[in-house]
Parts: sequence; structure tokens; C-alpha cells
Amino acid sequence: MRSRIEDVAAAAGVSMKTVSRVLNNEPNVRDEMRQRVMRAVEKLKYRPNLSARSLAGQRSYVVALVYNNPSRNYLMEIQSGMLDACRDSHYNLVLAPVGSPRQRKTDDLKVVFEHFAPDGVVLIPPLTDDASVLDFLDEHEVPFACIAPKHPQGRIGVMMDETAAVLELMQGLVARGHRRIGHIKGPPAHGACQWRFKGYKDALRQAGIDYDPGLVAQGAFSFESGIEAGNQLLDLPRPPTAIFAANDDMAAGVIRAACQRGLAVPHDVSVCGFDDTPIARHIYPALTTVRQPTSEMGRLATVELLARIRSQGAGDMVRVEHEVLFRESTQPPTRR
Amino acid sequence: MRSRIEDVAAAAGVSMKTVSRVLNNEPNVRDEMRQRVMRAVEKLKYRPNLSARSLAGQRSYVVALVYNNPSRNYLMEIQSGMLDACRDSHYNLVLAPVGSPRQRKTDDLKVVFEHFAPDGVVLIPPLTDDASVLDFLDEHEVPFACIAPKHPQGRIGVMMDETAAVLELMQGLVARGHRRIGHIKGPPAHGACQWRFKGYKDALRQAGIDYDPGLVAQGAFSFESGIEAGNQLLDLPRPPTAIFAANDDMAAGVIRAACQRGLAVPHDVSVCGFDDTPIARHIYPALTTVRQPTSEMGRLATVELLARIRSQGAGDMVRVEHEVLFRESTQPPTRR
DNA sequence: CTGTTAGCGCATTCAT
DNA sequence: ATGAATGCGCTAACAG
Repeated sequence: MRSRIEDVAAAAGVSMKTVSRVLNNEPNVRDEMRQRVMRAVEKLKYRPNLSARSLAGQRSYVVALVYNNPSRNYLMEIQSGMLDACRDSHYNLVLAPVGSPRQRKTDDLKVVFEHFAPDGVVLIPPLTDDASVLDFLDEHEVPFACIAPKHPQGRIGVMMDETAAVLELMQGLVARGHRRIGHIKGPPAHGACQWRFKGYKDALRQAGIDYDPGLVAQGAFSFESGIEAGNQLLDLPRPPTAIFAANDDMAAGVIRAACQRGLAVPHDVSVCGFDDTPIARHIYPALTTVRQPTSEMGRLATVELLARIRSQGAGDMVRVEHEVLFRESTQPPTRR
Repeated sequence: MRSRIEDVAAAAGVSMKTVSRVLNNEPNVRDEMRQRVMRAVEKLKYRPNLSARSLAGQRSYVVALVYNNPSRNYLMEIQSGMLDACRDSHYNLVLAPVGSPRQRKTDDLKVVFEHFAPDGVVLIPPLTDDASVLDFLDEHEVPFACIAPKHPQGRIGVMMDETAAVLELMQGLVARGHRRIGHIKGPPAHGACQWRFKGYKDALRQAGIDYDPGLVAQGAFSFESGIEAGNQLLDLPRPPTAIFAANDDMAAGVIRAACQRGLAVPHDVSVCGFDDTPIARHIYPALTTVRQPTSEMGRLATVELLARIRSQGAGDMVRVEHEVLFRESTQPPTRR
């Protein structure tokens, strides 16, 4: 059988409570006691019982990853980073997809809360900007961390400077001689994409290029929406010489659209994406894109969340660095 | 505050035990009582407390997905299917990556068991054929379900007829006139790949084509390993006119390798993969491949596992159907 | 600094 | 077919 805290207490010759103190890093224990307890723990291979701990402590030791329909790869990376952080703190990760067909997001959320009673939540785009979800969490007074929120003020979590990243990417295109640069926007609900759009416009202004709304198409983050938006831009009387899509999947769709109409990438049109997902390296030509440390962002958001769970005011909005990667899909424009 | 079983009992005018009986579908309750309890549950919005239930019942209501390093997409699909099954049965899914660098798989497993004490485990390839993991689970008498095991005898879980699927795929190639068909094997530890390899050889035999070991290369399931193995086969004095890779990522690598040496797919060489992951439709040309209902397989494996958890002998090895998808990456060989 | 006592909310005996 | 008592393993409030 598994040993219990009582057994450890007996073996160490102390009370249960002292063992509890040591295990939970509480103050008011002499070093000698601490040592004795630790030795007993080792000897008996004691591991606390999660259920008992939760029941008595009125905590679940669960954090939930709440998501809508992000890209599979993005979700996977976030999840993997969160797992690392959870393991380090003996927390458990629960996956909470919400917004199933014909079901309101808050109804799904309610079910998750009734069942798991998570001590905290991590939100990723586009849910990180969803008013109904944010209101629900605020009402229930559940600590939560946001990843890449549109409005970081007063929130904890992790973000990067999306605008600056796009600015840098666009400057690279301009430096290569592009003046007609198209953009494919991400889903309107995705706040970070609005910063990417801002970066696009800022870069044009800095380069003294007039902003032309006709060069901007609406996408939905999917490969298929990239094909469609790509066709729309390439159908223009004077098509762009470069297209910046707000994520890699759409950029891959643009490349497909270009190929299908006999245009070579990057010879006839340069393409770039955002995220540096595996597809960026797997398609031909390899995609110029912006790398963000997605897995690390999942880990950091969880770390901040756990800090806040431990104490009211704790936790920050952490910033991470991006990296612009120029690969095969971009080159100077060809005179035609 | 949240209502407790005691409150429900009081509201329904019955004992706690009767409420417990109703909620757990135990026998020996009159219909009238059952109705009364259900009404009280509705009225009080009662939801059982997971921790209390686990503590008293000596069960964790947790199933673990134990994995090594499968393809991200595959893992995601399995996970998503498992989540569905878990939600339906009020179980919780715990992710258990094992075999971190310098850590033995069983050591990682031990940590997961000490912490979460899962009531059962789902294994996916290649771990589903890993002796050390299987032995560990058998020793600890933990119910587990296998997905796509090499040896299904005496196990529960879900599988498809990999050999038949490849046979069908190969027959399609042969019907299009291919006689020199290469194969890129998956990782040796991946049992299902051995059945795919068998399907490859069986198909050759049926078509009266001599098996040529020189046309078979070893891959590792990654895009990069596909490039390498593809180059190896295309470097042959008499290269194959078609190449069947044991998964889509490697097939994508073969296409890249072909392109880089100026060969057109499918004009100069046909390529096909296995799994029908998103990359199969995102690369150009779209990949001929075998679709397996991955997410459904995750769900079914969990359903069988939960059946076994509930009662000793229950649970089966379920079979699912494949589908061969001929797309752009295959055509009849060109005379050269 | 350390120990004692009393639940946390439920399932599980064993009565009736 | 139903109910009362007991305890799962731990933390929390209080006492020393």
C-alpha cells in the first residue's frame, strides 16, 4: 500500500501537521525537523494523495487551457509548454475546448467549472479577447492568464510585440525593393491580428507608401481561406509584388494559389507568413515568417497564473522576443 | 456555495446513500425515489465533488494518454477523440509524455502513477509495442487500451487492417502501370509500420513483381528523414517510378527531394503517404494517402478502456475502416 | 516553533 | 429497498 502522511509523521517522530508544513514549504519549521521529515519521505517513498489534498484544501490543483479553434500546431505547442510548468508545480492540466456547435461558450465553460473547479485558467487567441469569456471569469473571480491579448492592461500572462515584429518583416520586404505589398488579415476576433495589421500600415507609412485598402483581403487563418484571399489579390489589375499573410497556413494557401495560376514564388510574387509552424519549412519554397516562442509562451503564462493563484496581487504580463526569418519565399520584385 | 450530496438528500427527503445510489446508477432504488432525487439534483444544481468522490471511492477518475514522440497531428487527433469519450463519462484526461532525454520511460511513468494514480491508460504507437511500458502496466495491474498495436492478441483497444490498406494502395499503383515501386519504412519500433511493410511486400507478390530490398529505405517519420530516404532511392541507377512512404511527413519530404533534383511529381515519380494529415492537402501536389479515422480511434480506445475499468473482463479490440485516397501525387509512369 | 482536533464531501460497510 | 455510521488522506484553525 501507499504510505500516508501519518506514516511519515510516525517515522520522523513528529506530528502530521509538521509533515504537512514541510511538504508545502510553509514557514515555522526548524531545519532539523525539515531534514528529519524529508528523510522519512524518501524512505517511505511518500507521495501526497491529490484527492485528499484537494478535498481538505478546497483547491483542485487544476489549471484549464480554454480554447476555441486555434490552429492545431499552435494549440499543441501551448499545451506542451503548459504541461512543463504544471509538472514543475504538481499541478494538473485540463483541456477545455468551448463553443461546440449550438452551445454557447459560457455554457461549456460552466460545465468545466462545475466538474473540475480549476484554480485558474489560461486563455489563448481568439478567446483571449472574447468579452463573454472574460466576463464569465471575472464574475466567478477565477484567476486567469492571457496569451497574446489585444489589451494587456491589467491582465497577467504573456505577449510579444506583434506590431514591431510585422514592422521588421515589412522593412525587410521594403529593403528588397517591394512597394506594392498586399496583406491578408486574420479573423477579426483575433486581437493580435489587429496589431499585425497595424504593423503592416505603420511600415507602409514609414516607407512613404500610400496605404491601399484594395491590397488588403480578409482571411480566416485556414489554408483554404489563404487560397481564396490570395486569388483575390492576384486577380487585381496591378497585383502586389509581395503578400504578407497573418499566419503560415494562409501564406501556404497563397503560394498554392500562385502556383495554380502559373506564377512562381518568389520569382513572380514574394510571400510571407507568421508563426513559423512546421508547414513553413515543409512547403516549397520555404516560408519567410516570424517565429514566436509558442511553447515557451504557454509555459510562462502558466507560471504567471500559478503565481497569482498562490497570492492575490502576484503575476505579471511577460514579454517575449520574436525573430524574423527570411527564407526562400521572398526576393526582390521582378521588373515586368 | 456549492450544494452537497447531503443537501440533495435533505431536499428529496431520503438518505445520502440513496442519492449516491441514484447518481451512480446502482440497483435497488424504486423509480419513485429515483425521480425525487433527480428533481432535487436539478433544483439544487448539484454536481458531485470530484476530489471527495475519488478519495472515498479509491479511484482517480483519470485516464492517462501515454506517448513518446508521435507526430504532432496524430497526437492531437487522438487526444481530441479521447477528450470526447472522457467528457461523456465524467472522466479526466491526463497527458503523460514519457522518455524525456536521459530519463527512462518507466521512470517517467512511475512519476505519473504516483501523482495521478490513473484508473487506466491509453497507449499509442510506438509505445503501444514497447515491452518495458507493457510490462510496467501489467505488473501494476493497470487496465490499458492499445491503439494500432503490432500484436492485438489479448489486448483491448482499436486497430485497423494496415496490411490491407497498403495492399489496396499498392494495387492502385500497380493498376496505373507501376512495376518499380520503392518504400520508405517507418521507425522499427513502430509495430504498425511493420504491417505496412508487409502490405508492400504482399502487393508486390500478388502482382508478380520481385521484391527488391534495394528499393526499400529506412525512415524515421520526419520530413527530414523523408528527404534523405527519398534522395537515396532517387539516386539509384534505376530509380523507382513510384515511392510509398509509411507516413505523410516522409512523403512530403520525398516530394521535396524530387523537386530539388528537378524531378516533377507525379510526372517523373509518383509519391504516396499514409495518415491523411493536413500536410497531405497543403503541399503541392496533394498527396495520395490512406485515411484512418484517428480521432475516432482515440475515442473508441477510451470507450473500451472505460468498459474494462468498470468491469474486469470487459472491453474489446475494435476494428475501424480505412480509406485510400488517390490524389494528385500519383499517375501512371512516364516512359523514359 | 510544534501538536491536537475537526472536518472537507463522498462511498462503503453493515444494519434494518 | 433504504438508512446510519465510519473513514478515505489531508489541511486548517486553534491551542500550546
